[in-house]
Amino acid sequence: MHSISKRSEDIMQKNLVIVESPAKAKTIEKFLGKDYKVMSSYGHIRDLKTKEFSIDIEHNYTPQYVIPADKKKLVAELKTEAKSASQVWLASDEDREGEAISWHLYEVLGLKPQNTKRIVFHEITKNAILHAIETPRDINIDLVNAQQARRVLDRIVGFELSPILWRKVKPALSAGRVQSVAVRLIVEREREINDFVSEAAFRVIANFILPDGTTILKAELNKRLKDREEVKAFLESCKSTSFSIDDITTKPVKKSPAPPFTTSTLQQEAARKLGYSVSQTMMIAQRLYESGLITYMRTDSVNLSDLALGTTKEAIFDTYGEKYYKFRQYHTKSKGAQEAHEAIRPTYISNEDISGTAQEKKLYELIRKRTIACQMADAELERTTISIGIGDKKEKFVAVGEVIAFDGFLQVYRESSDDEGEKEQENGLLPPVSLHESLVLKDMVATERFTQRPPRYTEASLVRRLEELGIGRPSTYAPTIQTILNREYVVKGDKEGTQRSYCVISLFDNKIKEVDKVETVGADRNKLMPTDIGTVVNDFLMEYFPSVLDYNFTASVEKEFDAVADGELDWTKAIDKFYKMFHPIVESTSAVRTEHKVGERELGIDPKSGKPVFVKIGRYGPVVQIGQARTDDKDAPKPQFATLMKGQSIETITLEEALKLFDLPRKIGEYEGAEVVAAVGRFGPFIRFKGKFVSIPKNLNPLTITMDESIELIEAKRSKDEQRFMKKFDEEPDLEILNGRYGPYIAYKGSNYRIPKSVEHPEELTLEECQKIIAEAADKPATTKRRTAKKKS
DNA sequence: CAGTGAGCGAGCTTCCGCTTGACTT
Repeated sequence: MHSISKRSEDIMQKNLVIVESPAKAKTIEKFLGKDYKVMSSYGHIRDLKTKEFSIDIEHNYTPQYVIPADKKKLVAELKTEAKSASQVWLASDEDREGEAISWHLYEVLGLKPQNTKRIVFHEITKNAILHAIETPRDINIDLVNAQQARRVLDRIVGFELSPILWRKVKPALSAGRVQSVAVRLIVEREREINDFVSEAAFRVIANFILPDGTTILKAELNKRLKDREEVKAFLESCKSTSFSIDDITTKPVKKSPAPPFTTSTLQQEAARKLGYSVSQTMMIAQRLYESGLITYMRTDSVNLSDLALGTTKEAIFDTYGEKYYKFRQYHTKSKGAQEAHEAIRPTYISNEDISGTAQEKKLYELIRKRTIACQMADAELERTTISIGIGDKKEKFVAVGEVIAFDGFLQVYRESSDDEGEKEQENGLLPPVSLHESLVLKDMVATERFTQRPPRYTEASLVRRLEELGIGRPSTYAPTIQTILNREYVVKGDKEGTQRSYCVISLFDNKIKEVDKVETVGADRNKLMPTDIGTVVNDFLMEYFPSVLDYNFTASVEKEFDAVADGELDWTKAIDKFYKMFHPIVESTSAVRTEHKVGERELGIDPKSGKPVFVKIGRYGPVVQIGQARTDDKDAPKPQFATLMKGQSIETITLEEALKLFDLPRKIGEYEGAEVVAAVGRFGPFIRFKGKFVSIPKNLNPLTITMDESIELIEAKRSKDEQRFMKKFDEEPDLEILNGRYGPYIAYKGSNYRIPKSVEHPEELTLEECQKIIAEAADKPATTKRRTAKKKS
């Protein structure tokens, strides 16, 4: 009996379904039952070679596809399963990438038209999948070709531009349709900030006493005053004038909830509300997805499935009542109709609490609240504006108050905004007043305020901008940021503010007082700022390849690809048109023999040697150079170099600052009979003493550090090093127990071994116990050695 | 890991979008 059912299973299992993601495969397999085996392709299974151009320009841009090494095993497995299946269902996503994945599978697995079907579904429910199986179609080669065009164009741009940068700027740099625009945004924003001139004006706020003698009404003048004279004249005139309520208006205001999350809005809100980086958010979301708690996290769709709409409605009815519910359908704005997925939402909205890390819980809660709120009623507010007349002057004081009449979705979720700086005034409830009532002035304060410079980008606000421009995809936002950071085009960091004085003029007790105060402005935390390399590369690309750096470049090639996808245009023709424009510029740019390097700037003449001083991007970053290298005189001395320090820029450094750098390495003095020298190296400023290196912290400068400060650093490093050694064995000098960044470990012959958590007192381990740990670790592949070796190569 | 760098030389670096591991000195 058992063997019969087993055999019937083998025979019945004749359907192979291939999807993109393994988590999806698991879910679908449950719906389809035993007749279907569901496997995952893990994204693309074939691509252009990674190290070669792989496009045959001469033969109509034929791409040369290969199966990457890490996909060989998977492809072999898929092939075996496909062979034994009588029907193969290609169920990758319904967008161009998904269609291309199906096509590659078809080609690579050697599938036959008669037993291959292409299906798509928009939500992972049993009904949707069964419906998909009933309505299969063929692979849409037009969509595939649109993807190939996109792939080939990106390869051409990336692999033709990058080598130019290696020659003209610095090795191992890169350029591309997406990353280069991301850098451009950041470089241009920094220039706007540098060029920004703030304008000052006085904001006047008054406190009035109502006729009851106690209640205070705070109001702001409806106009800003331009200078001290005007303020003083105004305050003076207020000494002997009357104030009365001129007008009271109340009007209803409605607020609507934000649409459900897409990748980019989730990244923005998680950054604002939870402080997560873009990649952190994606990693946490990935875990939630794999645990079956949320829908797919890489999406640009705001669509919700009928099932989700229904269960969300139920949840709102149950928890908040019917009047808090409002049916809303959101539509994805971006054309391209690549709605392969849903918005990001909980798989089961009734699931309020989840198990997981604190981070996972917080992100889940955020997603759940946003999903619920998006199906809730508008909030209804009442905005009251009280206008206060000043004698017979034209100006008025205005007080604005807001009262929530019905909270609606606000009960659950309120979207944050990026606006920093002056906090939005909390418009609370205003005291009751009546028209024409006269008021007594308590005090009046005019504060000098300045217009704000544009804000630097955060990771999340950069993603938002890229999405607005239609550049990049949900799956690439986080990696793109990583790339421009890795290339050192931009850094994520803090900027100290500058001190600015401002003036406060007040009227109190019929006396006018003027006070000057100081505030810190322009300080920034965790913002994206361009480096010299980023700026130089951007300026170079903007000069020679403005079309590729154009904010509309992606949008305009995307239009061509749309025509390909609609079957109206041959994809190779679209590429040919681009290539014939682009490649000649590549050729001519490569041929240009620039006398000096890109971005080089002459600062002046070195008074000591009489030689010219330059700043430029060297092989390892920004440097100052004294003297020309290329001279006819073979015996001429070589130029001298010095690395720029952190915070210095080749755009702004002065001749004096540049020459100062040649004071390094600098002998500070002697300590314990040995020289103490300060210098700057690959890893920043350091002190050298007795052959050892001690890093100089940020608050000190190698040019100015004193002997006392140096000794302090040396001693601090000494005691830290001593703590590092926990135990040594006389009989085995190669073996040491050390205390490292990640806790205690055993160092033995160049390799490190983790001490099991079960060991409570590592310093009490015996030599035998240590050797046992090493022997056990040796059974597993030695990771440490391999890692360091890899890094070096 | 640490004062690199103007050039005979060998070979390397690089794109964007799909998707998860296997790493955790």
